[in-house]
Amino acid sequence: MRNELHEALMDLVGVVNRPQPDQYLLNLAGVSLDRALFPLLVRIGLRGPLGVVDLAELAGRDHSTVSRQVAKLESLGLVERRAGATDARVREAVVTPAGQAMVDTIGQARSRMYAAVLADWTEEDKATLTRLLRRLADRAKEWVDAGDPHPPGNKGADKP
Amino acid sequence: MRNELHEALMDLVGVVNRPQPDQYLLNLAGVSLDRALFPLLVRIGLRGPLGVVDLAELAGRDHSTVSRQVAKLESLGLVERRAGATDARVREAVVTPAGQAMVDTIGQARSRMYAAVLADWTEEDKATLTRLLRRLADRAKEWVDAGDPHPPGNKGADKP
DNA sequence: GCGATATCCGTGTATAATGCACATATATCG
DNA sequence: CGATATATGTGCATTATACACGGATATCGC
Repeated sequence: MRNELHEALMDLVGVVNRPQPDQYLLNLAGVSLDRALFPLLVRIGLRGPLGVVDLAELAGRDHSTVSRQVAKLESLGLVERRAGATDARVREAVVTPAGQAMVDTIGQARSRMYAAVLADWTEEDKATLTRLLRRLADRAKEWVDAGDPHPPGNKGADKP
Repeated sequence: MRNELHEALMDLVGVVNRPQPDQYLLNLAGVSLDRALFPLLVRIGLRGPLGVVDLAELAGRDHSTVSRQVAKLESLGLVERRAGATDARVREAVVTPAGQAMVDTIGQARSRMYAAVLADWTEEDKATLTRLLRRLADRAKEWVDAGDPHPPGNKGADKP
């Protein structure tokens, strides 16, 4: 039943979206960081240099929102801005050493969290879940991107 | 590598959290509903009568926020409030026929969306993903609940 | 090379969402 | 009955978010 897949996914998203996991990781890592800035810092650290628009795309927020939040991260000394190598329009964001250290610390805390949650899983199940989840994420992203090709003047759907 | 699981999960959550899927479903279902109200209505329709606190727990929001949003849903005629059967403090929210119709319509639209995304999957892979995702969601929820025991009442276990 | 168009970014502005503190009503326990 | 806990709702301030606009740069067609 496809409904079961959806319900499981919604339950999981619901848990992941709660403030507790983030807060727990931040506490465990011993750092203090605004919860809204948290996913942006991690993504910048993980996906290398990123422009505001790309980052907004990954985070699912408006670029203006991301622009302000990246500015906050910069003022905290966690990321730096620099001109793009091939495109002077983009101001790439990269993590500073301090930011990288925080990303690493959070990553270690996260590993412990995953280890606790998946303690009684077989290696095979973990590998299978990883594979299928990766595929689902890719397919879902393709689907969303296909449904929202870049129509310059028309961004959302028309709904009379 | 556990990091791959985390990355896949974050990518998937990122896509699911975008406005496009919700908006697509609403358009496909031909209904207009505030994006913030959408998950609440669906959960009320799915999980039967729910009080504000329980609903807030499921949605991961403050109870005051949920209280206001449920009031909106009520003013739209999509849910009704009624006294709890065994506890007069709770004012359970249940979907009205109109609300149920909307939930059903959205459910059908969602089925079509999943069918499109999973078009080239084998039945076995879909079943496996459903099973593992369900298990992960349950484990993650247990973990979160354990980490946030109700301090006075002491419902869950202690999780330092 | 040059203009037209598109993209990237940041800011001004308004709106919505959210959380906290507090108040009220009900339940539960001793 | 009194004391404590829980469910709900509201006043209030803060924050997040989106939309609209302008400036800077890139790219394309000629």
